[in-house]
Amino acid sequence: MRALTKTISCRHPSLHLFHPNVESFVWNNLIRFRVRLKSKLQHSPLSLYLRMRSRSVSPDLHTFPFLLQSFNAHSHLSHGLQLHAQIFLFGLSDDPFVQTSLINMYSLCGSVSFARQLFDEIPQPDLPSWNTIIHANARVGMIHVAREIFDRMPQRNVRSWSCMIHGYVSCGDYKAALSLFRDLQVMEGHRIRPNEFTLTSVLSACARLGALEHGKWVHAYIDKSGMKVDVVLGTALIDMYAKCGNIERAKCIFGNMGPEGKDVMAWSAVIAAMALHGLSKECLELFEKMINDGVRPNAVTFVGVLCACVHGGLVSEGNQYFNRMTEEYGVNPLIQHYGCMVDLYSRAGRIEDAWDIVKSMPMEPDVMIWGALLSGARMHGDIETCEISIKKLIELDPKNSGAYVLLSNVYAKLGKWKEVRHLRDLMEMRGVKKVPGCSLVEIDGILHEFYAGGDSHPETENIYRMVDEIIKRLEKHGYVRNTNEVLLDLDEEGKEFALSLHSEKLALAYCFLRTSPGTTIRIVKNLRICMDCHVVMKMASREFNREIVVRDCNRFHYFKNGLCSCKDYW
DNA sequence: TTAGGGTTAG
Repeated sequence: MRALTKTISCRHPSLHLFHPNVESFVWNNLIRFRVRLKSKLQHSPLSLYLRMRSRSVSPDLHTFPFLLQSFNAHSHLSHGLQLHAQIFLFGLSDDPFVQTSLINMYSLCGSVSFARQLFDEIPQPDLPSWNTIIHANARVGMIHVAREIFDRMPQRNVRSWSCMIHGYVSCGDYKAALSLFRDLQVMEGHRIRPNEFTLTSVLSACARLGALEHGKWVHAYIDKSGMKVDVVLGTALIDMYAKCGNIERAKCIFGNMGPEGKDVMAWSAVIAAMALHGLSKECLELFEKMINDGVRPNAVTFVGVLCACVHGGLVSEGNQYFNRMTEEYGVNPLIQHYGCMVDLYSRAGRIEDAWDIVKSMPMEPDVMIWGALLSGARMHGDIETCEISIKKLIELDPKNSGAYVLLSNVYAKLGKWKEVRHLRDLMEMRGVKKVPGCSLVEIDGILHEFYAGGDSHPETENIYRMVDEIIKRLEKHGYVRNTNEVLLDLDEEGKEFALSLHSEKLALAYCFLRTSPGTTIRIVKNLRICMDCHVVMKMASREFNREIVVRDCNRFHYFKNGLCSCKDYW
């Protein structure tokens, strides 16, 4: 290296003045290419830096922004700290590029406090530093801190907005993400245009909320602005349409992506979409097509595939895919895959096989595993398995409301109201809060939320009147309330009343009040739809001649002409 | 030379 630079400087005397920079330039680029390469086979970026130092080449302003990119895991923190000391030593700590790289390094190494300390010490941080510290807080769930920083930024660019919107999405506050997107358009519409990064996060929020109208608007915006739909944006569109109930559109987007543009995530998204919609056979066909196209499946792909088998009741196929996953594709089963298998067997009544899966797992079964086993055991009347699962559930997480609800379900089904009451007291004593049932509908671009038994909606009175009307009309056609799943210790009349307050019934009533005849009704529910609401949706679809689409926490239900796409298997 | 986006059991 030294010989090379000497030769250069001899042949080009003008370069002689820059002699030290030529050497560091070469080393910087070696480090940069090594960071980009991400290969473990050659010298690490850090070892290249050490070699650079051992040859007495001084690092410059360009060295650390490259080098620091390679420190991106918690285990790298101590090396990162040592490099920070080097930065001081060489007097480079006032450079904005170096500062941003350091903030980012601390954030990726898991130390938000160091990142914040450093940021606070910068007299006038530049935009990348502001954006990096927002991202650092958002990625660890400190979304309020991120927002506080965002609000006091002297100026923002499209990355600042995208970063904050993405922060809301990643912490699960999807409504705040959409609200901030609206602010972007109102406050900065004339100056800042959302780009593919912004819209990917917005689509993700729409998907989670089931906000089809919002999602369609974003899609139209993408088309209108001539934005290129790359594989990431395409995958977000597939996911949005699928989670908002329009599987045909999701398939269409996927079909238009072109074979070279489909990576494993795009394939996994469309496979998960099929599973969510109960299109099990089509899902498995897609998986085979993916293999034929030469795309290697990953763990997420197999979650989708196994999920399709669960929803379709395809026990032997599920078993085959579970085996192929490891044997053919070298994917080690994660707890999610075991969860699918337990669910697959227990739903089908093969409780012994489900137990075999639980016993064979290399990791400790979690709440989901016991929940799936309990759910199947309950369905098929295996009381002993129910009891074991329940004990495990409470033992694992005494504050998990889901466990108590499942336990209440069992006791309620057995008519053990005393135990249900005891459980309720226990929940109160331990400060366990039951997740309230919540349904969401979108009418004319506005999201309406309904909580079980709630009265927060301005049209509550009309809604409850409409629920009564629906029930009365269905009763004329033989509808009888199914009170088996009501968890409260009430008399029959009380239980019937509790059922009529379920959030999806309130949402349905509101849609009948506020949408035109013939319009498809779309409801997104946070919990699993209960047996009674499922019957009501089926009958209402026929009686009122409406297609009703309900996304519950498991899958989609398409109610049409008195039937459901899940064939009552959910 | 510094900052950003997509798929995942119930």
